Amino acid sequence: MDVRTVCLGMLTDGAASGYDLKKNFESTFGHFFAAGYGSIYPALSSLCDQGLVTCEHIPQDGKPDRKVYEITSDGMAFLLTALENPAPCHKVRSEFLATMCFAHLMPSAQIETVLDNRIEECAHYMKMISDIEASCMHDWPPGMRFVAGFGKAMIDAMKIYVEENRHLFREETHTTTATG
Amino acid sequence: MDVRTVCLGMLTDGAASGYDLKKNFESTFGHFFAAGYGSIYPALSSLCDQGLVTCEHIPQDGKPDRKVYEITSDGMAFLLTALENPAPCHKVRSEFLATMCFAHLMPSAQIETVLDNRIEECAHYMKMISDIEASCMHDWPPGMRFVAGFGKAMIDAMKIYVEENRHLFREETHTTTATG
DNA sequence: AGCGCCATGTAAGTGGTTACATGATTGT
DNA sequence: ACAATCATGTAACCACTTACATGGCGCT
Repeated sequence: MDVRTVCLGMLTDGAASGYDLKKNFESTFGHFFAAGYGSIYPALSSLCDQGLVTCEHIPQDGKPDRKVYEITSDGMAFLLTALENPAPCHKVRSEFLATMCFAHLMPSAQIETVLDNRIEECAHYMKMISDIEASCMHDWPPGMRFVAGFGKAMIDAMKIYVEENRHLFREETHTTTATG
Repeated sequence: MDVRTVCLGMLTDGAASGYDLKKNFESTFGHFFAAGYGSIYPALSSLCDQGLVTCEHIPQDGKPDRKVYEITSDGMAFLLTALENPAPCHKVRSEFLATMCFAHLMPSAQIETVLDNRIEECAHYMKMISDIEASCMHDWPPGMRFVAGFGKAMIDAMKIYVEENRHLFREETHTTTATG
């Protein structure tokens, strides 16, 4: 599933412009599926070329035409097929964990900073999801509620793990070396 | 931080071939930093060109020369600089969550399958990390232990969340609609 | 006077994936 | 016999990122 398919999915919730979808990507989808204008606009053009969406040009003064996209029945069929993947992936790419693997090469102040910043980012995402949840929860389908809760659960687990295990990087003194 | 830097980091643990590093990527680093031969071999060549690693050609019969790479002091300096990033990212790209966002468009049997497969993959990763942990824990620096524990904590949180919230996709009957 | 929001897009670059190409040895 | 392990690499491709290009409106 690529940005195109996710855009298509978002359009099932109603017609929208690329700009609108970007806000969606920043808020609701931000923590698990990032996308910038550089992928959204070309995605919408390509969907339009293939007849999976239609595009209405709404003139505005002083601004470029607002282009409002709407999903077609072909688009809906395409989306439904894409959703048939029985084992969609969930990938993590973590420079944070890669860095921590080599923590023994770093000064401890540096390690502490990295850990502090990670906790801070957890707080940031947590607030983000809670805000969105508070404002949209009522009109969300169960899937969206599941996804928001998922995000919160994972961020919470991350924060707690980091807080409870950062001590591993301090006293390397008198560990009983225990293997198990 | 890219594959090159991670390869360089792995070489601080001792000289190794591209093939050796791949096994490392599959096991220990697999759940948060994937890489295939197509990125590892070019990465090692480029590191060699820049003098960040040296390469020893060890002839073998019936097989291509085994090329064993070793980190240089320049390489070490480069790595240390790369590790100075105070806020290394931790990115998630989840087709799973994207799919769940549109669950209301899917037949419920399909949703169940996706959820079952996710739980299965959790079990797979959990086993993988536990196995590696069991065999290497003793000679691991604290960072590696932190990372393995992190992986387990996250996978556990994921599995529990999915199990405890999949009911959201069943009875849509008589929810009291409560917002908060 | 300056920032942020609205609103669109392109072009070049990056970084990684997938498929291909080769081939002996060892285990079942 | 057949599969897996060992062992290397390239070339084409893909998807996304970053930087650039444009510009009025409304708020402070």
